[in-house]
Amino acid sequence: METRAVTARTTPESARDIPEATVARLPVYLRALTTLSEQGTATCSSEDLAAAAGVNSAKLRKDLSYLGSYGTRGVGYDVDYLRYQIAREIGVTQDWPVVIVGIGNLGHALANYSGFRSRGFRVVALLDADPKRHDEVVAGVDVRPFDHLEQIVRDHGVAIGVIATPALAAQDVADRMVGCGITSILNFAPTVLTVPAGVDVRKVDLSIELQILAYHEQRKTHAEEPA
Amino acid sequence: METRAVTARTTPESARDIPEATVARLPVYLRALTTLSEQGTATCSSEDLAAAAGVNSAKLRKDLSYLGSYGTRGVGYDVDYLRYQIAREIGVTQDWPVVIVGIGNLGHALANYSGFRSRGFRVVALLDADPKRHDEVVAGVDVRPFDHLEQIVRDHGVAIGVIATPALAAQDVADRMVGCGITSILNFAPTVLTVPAGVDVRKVDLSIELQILAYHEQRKTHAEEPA
DNA sequence: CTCGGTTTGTTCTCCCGTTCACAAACTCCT
DNA sequence: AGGAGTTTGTGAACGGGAGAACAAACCGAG
Repeated sequence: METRAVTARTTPESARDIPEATVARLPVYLRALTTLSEQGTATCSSEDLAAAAGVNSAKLRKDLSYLGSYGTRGVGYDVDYLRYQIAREIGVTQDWPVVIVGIGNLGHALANYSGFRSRGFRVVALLDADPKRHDEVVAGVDVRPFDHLEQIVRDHGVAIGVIATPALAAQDVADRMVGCGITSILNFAPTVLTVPAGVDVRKVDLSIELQILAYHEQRKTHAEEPA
Repeated sequence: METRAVTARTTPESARDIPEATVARLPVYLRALTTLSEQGTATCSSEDLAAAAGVNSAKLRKDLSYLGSYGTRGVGYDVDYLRYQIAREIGVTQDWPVVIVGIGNLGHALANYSGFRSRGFRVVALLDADPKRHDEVVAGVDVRPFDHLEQIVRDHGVAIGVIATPALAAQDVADRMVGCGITSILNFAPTVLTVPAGVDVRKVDLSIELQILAYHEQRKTHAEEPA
């Protein structure tokens, strides 16, 4: 990460100062715009888009202002134009080759997930350590031995890896991924990964989400009793 | 010690005022403590536990302080004792019946996910609108028609529902869930759900996580060029 | 061309969360 | 028993994000 706060930012159209919270919402806006576009909507106000994305309209406008001035006062936003601008900013206008390691139930689901392909993410390989899986074909891609990782990453220029293995294997897989040049990892294994600086890790934990719901649920039902 | 509960939210006096960010981390601590316990560790310092959970030790101590004073100065925390306290606070010491709607690839993965059962979440029913799936048995539970939702929720006292359907069906499913008394929903469908106040919705979106990684990845490779 | 209505982009303020730093409290060793 | 060394719990500073509010900018009617 660039820690030096360079004040001479003479790049007007590429304001590289987007807060992390905004980055996390841009894909939501992108999806809402796609839905609007498919419904035939040509332009929309920040109020409309905010409603479709499930956020506050002031927050939406501030988020978009980090990208530039893509709206028209008194009118709103051109749906397709804004959609392209957000897609370009996120980077989903280019092609992102992805490898998925661990073809269990979750790996199957990920390999078949259409939401990846439609946003520029192309699954170039499915890897699994278990030889019994190596004759399977999932979502049109055949499962290959985990040892092929280095060659596949080199051949396809893979920068993003997805870990869908059991928890015990995850750190080893991450180490191998980092070792052959992968710099972004999406981790579905329920474990904390240790990676060197410069490598991004995002974690999706299915049971944690349920536990958060359980906490609030417990307080709801408990609130009625006087203890 | 006594947190000044000046801001009287909708929670009565017995419920403590745990920040949302802390609640989201408690399951992580819980898992780290379970791992430590399985490794035979009896006590640990906040530094140890923070390392295992991947957070700052000061943050960890502050988080735990919201629950109470469960550590011993100069010594650390008793692993099993702290683990129980956190589990009780989250609510995973009790049994949570759960229904899963939508038995596609993701629904299969969720039904088979061992991380649910081991934390008190019991899948009491798998529902799907497609009659062709109704003779399947997934993870020891047979798939039933979606119309059975009301009866199942009533019979088992279900409070938590999981939506793993396509985006188009998600809002209808959510409405039906809310209608029969479910007050917590975990949504895997890529759409924004509208629910009445008092119902909690948490969203897990697989492609959004990848897009966030892509954004940062794009900036990494772009940073080398002087533009 | 001008004026009223509309909507964006931005500023300002408040609040939540993170982090630092340190006193309080406990153990162990002599 | 007392002091040295550790570690927790917490007050306080700090940074970032959320939301309200408003000026600037645009369109269309007359």
